[in-house]
Amino acid sequence: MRWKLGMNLLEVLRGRFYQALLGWAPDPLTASALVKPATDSKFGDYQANAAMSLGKSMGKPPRQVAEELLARLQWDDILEKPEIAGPGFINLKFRNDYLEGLLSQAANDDRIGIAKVANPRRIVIDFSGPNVAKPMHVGHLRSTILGESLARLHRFLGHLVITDNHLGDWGTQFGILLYGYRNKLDAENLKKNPVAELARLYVEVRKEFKTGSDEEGGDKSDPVQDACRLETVKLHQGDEENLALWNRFMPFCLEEIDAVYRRLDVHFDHILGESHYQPMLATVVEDLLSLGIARESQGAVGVFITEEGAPALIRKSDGAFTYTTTDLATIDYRIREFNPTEILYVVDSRQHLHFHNLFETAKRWGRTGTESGPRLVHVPFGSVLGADRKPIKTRDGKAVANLDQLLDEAVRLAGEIFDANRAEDAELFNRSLVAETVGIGAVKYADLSQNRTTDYVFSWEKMLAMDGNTAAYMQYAYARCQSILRKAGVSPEALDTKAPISLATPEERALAIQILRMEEILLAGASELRPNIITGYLWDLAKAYSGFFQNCPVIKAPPALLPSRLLLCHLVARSLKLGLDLLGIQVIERM
RNA sequence: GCACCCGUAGCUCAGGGGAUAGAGCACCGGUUUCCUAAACCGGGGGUCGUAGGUUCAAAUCCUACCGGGUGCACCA
Repeated sequence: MRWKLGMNLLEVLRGRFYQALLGWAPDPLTASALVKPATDSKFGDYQANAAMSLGKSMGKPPRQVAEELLARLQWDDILEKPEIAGPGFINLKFRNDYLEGLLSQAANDDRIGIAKVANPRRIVIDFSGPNVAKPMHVGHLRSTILGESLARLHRFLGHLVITDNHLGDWGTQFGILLYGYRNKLDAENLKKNPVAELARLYVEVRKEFKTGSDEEGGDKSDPVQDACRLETVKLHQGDEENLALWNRFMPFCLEEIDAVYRRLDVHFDHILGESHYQPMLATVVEDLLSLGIARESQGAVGVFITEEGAPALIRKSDGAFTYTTTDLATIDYRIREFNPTEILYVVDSRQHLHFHNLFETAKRWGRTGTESGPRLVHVPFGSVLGADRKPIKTRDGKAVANLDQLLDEAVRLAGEIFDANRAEDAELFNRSLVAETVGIGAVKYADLSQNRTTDYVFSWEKMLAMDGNTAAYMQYAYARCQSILRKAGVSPEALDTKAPISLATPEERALAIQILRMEEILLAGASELRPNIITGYLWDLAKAYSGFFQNCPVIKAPPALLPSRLLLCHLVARSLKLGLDLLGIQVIERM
């Protein structure tokens, strides 16, 4: 083979420019990093922007720098003749035979030509973290979906990923359950359907709270809330009966959240909730006190991140520990147990300050910031808003956005769309499978296609649309690829992957570039921790496929082009499927 | 009061040093003897919150201000 393995077009070009710059220009690495995707396809595939800045540092006109640089660049085996444009842009366009060779390699590679990273890291990802005994709602959705996607992405790239669900299984919400058990229990129902009965108890008790929004904090003169708090305190103090109830209820609580995870196709390596760290908390506080990192103040113990600001409390004046204490113990435990290079916390951006304080304390504690300690990263995300631009959350004490109901609604709507569009030939399709896959996919994709850091407005209409950057559009593009292969009478196994690929039209060429960009995109998505980079890519890929679909007949292609076009369809299908899989979204063969 | 995030087309949002700033929706106009019309093509529409600064080059980086959101000891 003429070209070495290496499908990453961007890296190939940067490598070539690095060689050309070496020994000639200052800082070849920085300058070669100025090779970027073309801002407009009319300029070519990629562009090198180094000449402008080098012109300054080398004291020559940028266009002259560009010409001298091109004279040093080895290009003719992979590129058409590069062109200098404007103030000194170097426009780069790959040779078709080079792209065709790479596509052939991809077609015969079970990773579509995408390499594993050279230096795998050990990455703990902490996400989802719902409170047990309390119905999951949309607030948990983003963390769960984002975390799962980041885990899949890093794993695919070859990193060792350890996912850990830091359950809230020791907090006030359990006190609510204990109070409910003592005052509102339907014993018969508990026998028959414990999961549902516990869920019911939580909702029943919550109704009697005076405060509307959150169960914690707020009104101190609320008798029911006080009683629940008391149950929690008893549990924490080791009350035998409450502890026994905790042990008895936990499996049912876990079963309830597990049902949601099964439906969302979300998986964890570990589920180590707050309760797991209880035995370690006293030691953490003593340790920090004796090291002078924490000190007593107003009866509590806190770490003063700044002298003026509020401290991060690690023990309250009543002796109870806080979530900062638990999180510190968790960091310590994860370092000992998993020895990670980094720990990612996929948590609401509103907790930014908490993580800032937590990471700073861990650093003072000597757990990070040294050569061996892990990098601690808060991966923040914005809130999910309703049509009124206010966060969707419990209102009037009622959960308006229960997660399971939300998924049901998505599936129901996807089914309606199916019925509207498949009235005539519905029997050819598996309606319930299509509705479930499209509905769940829509919810996930809507979340992931948004830039993580911004709030986003939840909209059924937008997420289930067939036009635009949605899951359904990608799933549909996939189904159409598969449909063509079926109609051509070739099963994926029978496909001749060795057949030469030829890029006969501009549409095929544009599609080829998109297929071959995937590794570059996945690496960018991983390094920025942003799945929306992947959804943006899938949208570009699907649009390129659409252009191909319009202009390049496959089944009725000239015989010389048929095998090549079938392979392109197959490559697109595999790329879409892989991309969606890394987002935690499934495909269907017919929709 | 302090801190963090955000302000880009009518709406929802991409883009976060490089060429005339993009997409979807909405609006206007077109396309089907053709592999799923759940499709495609074209058009109008933007002082990128404001003002300075850095740079060969700023929506992008820095500073100030304006507007919005969020968080700031005993909830997690």
